[in-house]
Amino acid sequence: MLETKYNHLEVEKNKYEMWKQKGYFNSGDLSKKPYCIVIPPPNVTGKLHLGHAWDTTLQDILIRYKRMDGYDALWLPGMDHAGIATQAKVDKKLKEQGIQPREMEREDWLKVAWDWKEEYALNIHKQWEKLGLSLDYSKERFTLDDGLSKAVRKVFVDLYNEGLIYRGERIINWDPEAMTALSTEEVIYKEVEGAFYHIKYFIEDSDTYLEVATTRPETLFGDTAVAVNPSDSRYQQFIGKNVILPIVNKKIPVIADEHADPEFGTGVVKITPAHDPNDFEVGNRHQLERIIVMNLDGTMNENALGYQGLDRFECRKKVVEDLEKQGLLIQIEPMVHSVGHSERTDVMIEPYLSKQWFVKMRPLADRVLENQKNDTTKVHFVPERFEKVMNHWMEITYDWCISRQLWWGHRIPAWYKGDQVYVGLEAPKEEGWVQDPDVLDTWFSSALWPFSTLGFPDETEDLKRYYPNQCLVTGYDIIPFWVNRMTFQGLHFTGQRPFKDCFIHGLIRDKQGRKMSKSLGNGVDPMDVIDTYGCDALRFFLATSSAPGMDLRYDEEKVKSTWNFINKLWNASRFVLMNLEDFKIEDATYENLTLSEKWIMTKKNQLIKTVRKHMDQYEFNVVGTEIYNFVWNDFCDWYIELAKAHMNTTTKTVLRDTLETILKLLHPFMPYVTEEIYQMLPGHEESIMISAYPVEHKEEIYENDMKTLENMIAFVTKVRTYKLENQVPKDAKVYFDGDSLILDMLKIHEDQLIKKDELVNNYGSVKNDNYEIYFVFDQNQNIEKELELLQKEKEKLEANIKRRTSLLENKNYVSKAPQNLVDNERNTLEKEKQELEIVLQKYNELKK
RNA sequence: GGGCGAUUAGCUCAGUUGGUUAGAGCACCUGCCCUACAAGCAGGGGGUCGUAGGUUCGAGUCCUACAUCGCCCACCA
Repeated sequence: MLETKYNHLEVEKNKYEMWKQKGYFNSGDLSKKPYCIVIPPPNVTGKLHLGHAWDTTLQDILIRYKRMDGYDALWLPGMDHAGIATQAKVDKKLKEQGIQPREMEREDWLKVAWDWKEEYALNIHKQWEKLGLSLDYSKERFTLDDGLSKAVRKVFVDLYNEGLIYRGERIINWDPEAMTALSTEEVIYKEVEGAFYHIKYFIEDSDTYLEVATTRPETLFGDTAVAVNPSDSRYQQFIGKNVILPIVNKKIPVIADEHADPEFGTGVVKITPAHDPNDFEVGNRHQLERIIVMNLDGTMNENALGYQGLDRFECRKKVVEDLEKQGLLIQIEPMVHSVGHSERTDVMIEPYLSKQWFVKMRPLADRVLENQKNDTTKVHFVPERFEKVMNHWMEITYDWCISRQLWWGHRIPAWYKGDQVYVGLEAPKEEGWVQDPDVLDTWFSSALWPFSTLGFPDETEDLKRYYPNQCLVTGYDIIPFWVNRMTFQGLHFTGQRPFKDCFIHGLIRDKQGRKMSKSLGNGVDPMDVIDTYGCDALRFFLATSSAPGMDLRYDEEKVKSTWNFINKLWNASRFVLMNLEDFKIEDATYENLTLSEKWIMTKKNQLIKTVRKHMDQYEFNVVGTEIYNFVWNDFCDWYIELAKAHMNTTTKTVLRDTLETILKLLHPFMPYVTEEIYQMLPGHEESIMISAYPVEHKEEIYENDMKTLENMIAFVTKVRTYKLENQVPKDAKVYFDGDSLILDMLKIHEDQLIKKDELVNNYGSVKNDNYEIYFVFDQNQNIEKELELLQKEKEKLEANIKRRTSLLENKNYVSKAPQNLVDNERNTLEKEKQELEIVLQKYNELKK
């Protein structure tokens, strides 16, 4: 016997181990159609947050659904080495132990990092387990394992040989804290309160000067020209002359270049080719020298003369002070401008001239754009609008800087010997070759995830069977970093889209709508939620509380109300199981189905149909609402109540069937409680996890009977309202000659019933177009109130009749609207007229 | 500057291709411990769907403009 209250702690105990041991999570039944999702690999740096819980729940729902529905479902788990993030954390830990990480031998450092990885991988496994995720652990991968490393090298070498990877000196985004190059995607622009420093650059041998406005005076040591627009009449006479670079006191030319915008600032730009991407281009056009003025850690180098060794921001202050002293500073104009920050370390990015490896994006991106034009080859985004996000990125993307000055990652398969470069899968045999010390951007390996995890570059059975993946589930914030790159790499290396569908969800926010973050301290640990409300409640809440692609506010009250729903299900099950104690599955019979049984069976089959439809469209919020309403309103509020008055073997069969269907439909959302109850159901199979997903049975649909019962329900509700409003005593005598089912619904006992001729005075009645019921009670004190209520109802009906009449008099409406709609309106109008008759009649009676 | 999303009940959100009187949870009001469930049951109140136009027999839904909030991308010497 079930406890009276749902206890998630008891219910969720031990089931995961059982499922796992029985091998239910494993894929590979070749007799079935394949369905594959690869998990977005979490970083090995930390623990999973609510966003992960949401993301993985959605995937588990899909996988469990498809598995039950007869597919060979593979959900492939794995983790990401997360280059910068992990290295930063490992370094931090070492520093706390008083060890300078960069002074270690690379090999020794890597050992520490691998230990870290093992520890955190263990944590993540525990969390996956606690979330109830049906991952096929036999296929688990890690981005740095041998197979994936092989895939990475193969891809690098092939792209290099095709001319799509090259090494070059460019302005890249440098993170002085992590001391590595970054890609443009890893730079976050933030509004910063800075200033425009107006500086005098004197013309050589003259006492006139050009007023240069810059936000970055500390870079003036790298200035190799000053540019004005060729069309700018103010400065025509200075083009070709030299100016004296302040502090440095050397001559640099005044050049004419379109880059200088006459409308912006003073129209005079200092050109620092080694520290600004635009200036770099200007420098190329004018063959200017490139002078790097900073060290890799953001301090000034020897080119900054006396400022060498100062931090870049210190140097700025000092330079400004000195300019002021020398009378070269005209003004400091405060301004807000956006400045790039490192996504990881949050420090200001330094545009920096550096030799790095790049992926040539244009040809790869063009192929994606072409591919997206064809419905059978494209990635289908859900919701569709996110396709535009990817396509736009493909249109404007430029070359991807993939080398990182880190230790944690895939070492670049390039070797150098003097000026020679060798790129290959293995190191060259000869002596004297030195491998590039850098590693690849983490996303370079993530981009291969949908196929590298399945065995690529080898033509494995798994790759043939599970690629392209059916679906990828991730947040919209990851589209540029990951989805886009998987798409072009997948297309380039396999000739196919990496996944058929890409189901996008939003971000988790706190109750005030703020993004959850460590700095705000508003993060919620999913494991705490699970402890308090259970995994099932959390999962159902996450999956059903927002529309696809929308953000989700975490609201503990909603999780609580989900718990209540599960408790409701629990108690409904308790009722069913109590009544099934003497029931064996062999007894199941559908003989003499009552109206209510036909009704619930019809409702159930309609539910199956809509649930399947919305599951297939990833509309889990709709699925949730549908099941919730069916369970609570149809099954619990009506069918179970009706079953109480009429419990026979047929009823028990229907109760069992209906509960079984509910459990199965809910299983993908709440795996634990559904398994718990399922195991107690007569005729249950080995596990609900591997039982068949419900199928609609058209022969169980009884349209007319359903309508009849719904009519009764409407009548019963009307009667209940009447009784409450008119304070009809519970034991009032009743005259009714309609269906006894209605008396059951109203919980009216036989001994309350009287004959029609026993109705004398002081009785009230409720009537609709099908039924009328009479209550004998002293209603004198209520006459005023009743009259008032009748008056209200009368007004309401009259308004409706008026509206509907004029609608039906509208010839345009009658001729253009669909026929069934018009018929419906006519029928309703008729009904309303009858209702009004009844109301008027009663009103007049009472008035006497 | 370009793009996207949001604006619906006190709060948090649904609302599929336009189609009866716009829904849910929580909160609120009334009455109930009825042997599945008081974390429950039976009823009920509450919204001119951001604003202004337009298309249509019919608009929360489609079109145009605007407002407010949020996000993405680009630029910012």
